[in-house]
Amino acid sequence: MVSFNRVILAGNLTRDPELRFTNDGIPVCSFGLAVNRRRSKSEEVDFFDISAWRELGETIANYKKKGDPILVEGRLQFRSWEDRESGQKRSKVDVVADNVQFLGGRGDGDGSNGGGGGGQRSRSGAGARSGGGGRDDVDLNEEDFDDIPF
Amino acid sequence: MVSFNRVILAGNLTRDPELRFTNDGIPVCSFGLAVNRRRSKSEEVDFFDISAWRELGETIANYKKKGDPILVEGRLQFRSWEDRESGQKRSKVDVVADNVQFLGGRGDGDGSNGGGGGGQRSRSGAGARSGGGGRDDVDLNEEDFDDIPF
Amino acid sequence: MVSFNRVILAGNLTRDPELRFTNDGIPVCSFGLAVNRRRSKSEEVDFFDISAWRELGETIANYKKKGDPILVEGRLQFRSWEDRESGQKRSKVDVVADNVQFLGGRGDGDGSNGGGGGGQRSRSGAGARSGGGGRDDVDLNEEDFDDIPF
Amino acid sequence: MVSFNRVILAGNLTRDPELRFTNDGIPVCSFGLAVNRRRSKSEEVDFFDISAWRELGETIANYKKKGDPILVEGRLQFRSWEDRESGQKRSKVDVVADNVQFLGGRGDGDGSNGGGGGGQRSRSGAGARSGGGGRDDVDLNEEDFDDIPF
DNA sequence: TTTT
DNA sequence: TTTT
Repeated sequence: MVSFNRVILAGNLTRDPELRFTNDGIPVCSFGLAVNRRRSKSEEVDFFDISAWRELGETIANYKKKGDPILVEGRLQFRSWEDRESGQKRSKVDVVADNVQFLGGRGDGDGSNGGGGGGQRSRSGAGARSGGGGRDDVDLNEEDFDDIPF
Repeated sequence: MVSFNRVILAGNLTRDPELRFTNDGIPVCSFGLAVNRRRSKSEEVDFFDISAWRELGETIANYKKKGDPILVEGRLQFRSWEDRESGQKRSKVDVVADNVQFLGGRGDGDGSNGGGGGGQRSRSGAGARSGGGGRDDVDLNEEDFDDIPF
Repeated sequence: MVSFNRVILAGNLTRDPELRFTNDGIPVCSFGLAVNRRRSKSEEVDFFDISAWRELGETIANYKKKGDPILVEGRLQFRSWEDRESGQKRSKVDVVADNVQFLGGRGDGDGSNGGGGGGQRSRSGAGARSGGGGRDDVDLNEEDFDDIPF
Repeated sequence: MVSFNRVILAGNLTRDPELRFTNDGIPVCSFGLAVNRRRSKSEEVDFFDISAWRELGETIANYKKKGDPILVEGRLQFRSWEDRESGQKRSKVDVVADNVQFLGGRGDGDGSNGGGGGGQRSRSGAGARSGGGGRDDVDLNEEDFDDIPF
């Protein structure tokens, strides 16, 4: 069975990142990303929902805010559910980040991202480094947490 | 303004590709793509809607059918509208292909993809090669055709 | 500091994969990949050297052979050294795989890849799942093994 | 025949871009790109040679200089030749850009990239737009110009 | 629900 | 050193 799923986006946060935790205490960060189209005529922006887990999510929540430019590498995720009110089937495509690059931004020197400027965190990196007894080395997939509020 | 938007997916067609034409006669092909997750526990497949324009779309419509494996390179597209019945705002994320690779498939030799097997078409390639007077050298963007039925 | 490095290639193995081990027993698999150009006029093929570590490398070595089609996701790696004979500076760009998709191939049913056909292994996945006491959970980077023979 | 070839890199120019022209007057821009490794221990930077053709190349040559951050999307290219002195076979892997994003940089306000900051040019875009009689609508591939000095 |  |  052939399967491959890779997305790379760069744009600006449409809102401050929001950090939540699953029942098991796994951090998950959500934010919106606006990606401007080049050479577009009518609609000019694409809006996406991004989520980032664990250390990667925490780093984004700690350092990024509405308007900041960011590069996101991840995979497309499809989810479907039944609408409570109408009973209709609904679905949604969003992005699960597994690597992120903080882009330089406007050099507004507000201190929160001071000194070096950029920064980068990769989810797999986070996992790879956990040799201790933290929650990171539990063998979990995002799919275990479909009950989280999104 | 930083902006980047690139998606690469490989999976199988969930339905036969459908070829339609805009009012101006531009061909646009639509199909569904199922991408299996690796190492998933609960949900196991992601489903996406793909569209491909002009020559690229025609080639897919001519050679591919439900179940066929394909590699799609393109960009994520966001669209929003107001639901007629409920008046609610709705939105959707799908993929506009600009390059496609026909994957070898199951070697079932049904003739529709016989002889060579593979094949590949790129939308930009199609555009670049058009030196004649066909509709391909009109300077149009997909955005001009938001009125098409999808 | 902005940095991003992502490569995705699909083509055919130019030779049987070769599996070696570092002094510390880390497996590393090397193979050549031929990627045909589309719409080319003169030169028609690009040739690349790929390496894959640990479980991912072992899987490739176990299941793939010269001629097999494969999809490789990884990063570009630059290496430089001084040529022993001429004393000149030399360098090389190759690819370190961190995810691989076995493509269906020619359905020649030779048994070595029988039954299911495809298959997929990701290095990060391999690392993430290792909760035991194997060598996989040592915190190592490929950079530690620059002394390996390549 | 399965074939796919996509590279996405972000880093900084290692030298001012150099603009040359083929005998037929096609502009080609060359520059070096330094991409820092994350989490590396020994070697810390990967260096690549990039080339960009036509309008895309001209834009880079006009707006970018040594040190500037840039995002490059393109394809890997393999070239081989015989070394004149030693008679040995040599080869090289570099990147042909077909899309570029100017990253914000350090906001050093030197005027050459003033006002807006960013900018983006795509080679396929350039080709697609050429409806006139310029050299852009000649049907040429980079492969025609292997004689250029690189 | 939308960023520069 | 080169694959289909």
